[in-house]
Amino acid sequence: MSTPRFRIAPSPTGFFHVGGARTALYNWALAKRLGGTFVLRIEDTDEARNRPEWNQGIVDALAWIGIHSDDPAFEGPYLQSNFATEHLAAANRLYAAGHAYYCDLTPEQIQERSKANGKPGYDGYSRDRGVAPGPGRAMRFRVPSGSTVVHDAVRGGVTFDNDTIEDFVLLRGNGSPMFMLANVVDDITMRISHVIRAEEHLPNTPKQQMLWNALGETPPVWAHVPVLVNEQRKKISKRRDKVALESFRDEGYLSDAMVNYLMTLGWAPKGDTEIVPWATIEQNFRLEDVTHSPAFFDLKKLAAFNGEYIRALPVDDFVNAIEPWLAIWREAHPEAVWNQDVLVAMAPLVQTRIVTLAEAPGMIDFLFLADPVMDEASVTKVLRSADADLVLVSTIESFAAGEWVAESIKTAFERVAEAHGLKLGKAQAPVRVAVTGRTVGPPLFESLELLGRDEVLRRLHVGRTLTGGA
RNA sequence: GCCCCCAUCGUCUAGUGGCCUAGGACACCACCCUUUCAAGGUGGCGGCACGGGUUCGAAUCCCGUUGGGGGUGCCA
Repeated sequence: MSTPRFRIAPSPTGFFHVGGARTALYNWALAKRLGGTFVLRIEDTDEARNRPEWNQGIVDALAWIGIHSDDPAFEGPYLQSNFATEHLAAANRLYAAGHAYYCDLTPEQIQERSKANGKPGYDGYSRDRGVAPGPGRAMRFRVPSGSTVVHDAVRGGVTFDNDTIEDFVLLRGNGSPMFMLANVVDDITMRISHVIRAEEHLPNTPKQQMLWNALGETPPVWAHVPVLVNEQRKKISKRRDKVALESFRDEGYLSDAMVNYLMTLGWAPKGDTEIVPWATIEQNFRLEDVTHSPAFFDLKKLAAFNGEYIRALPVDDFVNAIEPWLAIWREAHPEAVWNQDVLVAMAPLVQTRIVTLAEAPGMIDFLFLADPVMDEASVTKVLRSADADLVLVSTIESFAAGEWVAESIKTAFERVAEAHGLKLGKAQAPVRVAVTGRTVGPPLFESLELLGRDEVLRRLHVGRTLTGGA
């Protein structure tokens, strides 16, 4: 028995759909575990919608989720447009063998006939009219009578009555091949043994299986995995949902988190935890275990996975991981004075506080800016009061001398809080807002230490001007 | 309309006739911890769509109902 060959067949549309990513991962997991091959075939035959520069985007997107084109198991990318000769040859063989025929009806005429006889679709009008090939004439497949049973690895046997399947188009009037034909011919040409794809293709499968048979080939193992849906339980689509894999990458989702989450949509690892490394997934993923019903693509759960993965990162890795977003921030703030040591010191404190890497700059920007960005709501809430001013005054006094390390600063401030009859949590609010610009953020005293006594004092003075007290 | 698929907490799922008083995770709520916010800990809320069978026994098998979804292109 030869080694199994899997494939994904995306079309270049400018972005990589998360549903496609999950399908790719399913194929990849199996190809790797079974010692098989993963073929990437880009279906670029819809000339109107395809742009060649998008091909690289597909390769990059796959690489991001761990499917690298330099892996020995990876084959391709192939471009469907390069196989036009095969498509035509197969069509002609089908025609010569009597499995296909030409039809000279225009789409409008077909519609009229359909309306007239009350049945939707093409009625097989030209089946036995002996229409010769010619411009404007489409080649249609002669669907045999009987029924077609599709053996699906996740769903079992699915039976289709051939009477419900119309004689579908193989070649357009302009001679170009349709998806149904090209897809099958390419799978045959590439010796694909397993077709694992989204459930939306299930209705196409009997047609494709008939083509495999008519072409004298044994159909592959089919597997149709459930679609991904949104909150309204509709298939997620570019129009209404966030589906571009690239956008998640750019927002600071970790590849490992994304991959892990995607794999749990329609499948679950053994045991009580869903957070598992790829190696475990690769070892255990099986088509027979894939769920049969659509899965909600839950951004909240994805975020939870991402937070989980971010926290699991060694600090050094975390610092490296957020660097791209920090770089973007620095670019946008050329006036900021960057200090890598300060960042490294803060890193563990921000690591437990962000869910996407893109949030990192917003956590620590006050440490590098000449003045913190004052959040109006925070200022109004805690700074605009006489009490706040009193706390600030005492704090300035208290911070004027003494050892400048987080612990000592905290001890000093605790005395200030006590003097005002306030709990630490409440007392620190005005100080936090004056120094960081916000009511929430990383631990205060550590931040103060890093900022330095002089700068803290300066900001506290500035803060007083906002209380109305100074 | 027609064809096909599907049906366990709000969500993702475990469950393959007795181990189910249905397990975990996300979300939500409460409490603890606490320098804000997180993180972490503990606990809680919450489900086998419905109706018939089959069986000593059904979330698990069968039928029906209802409800969802997908497909119905000279798109892919």
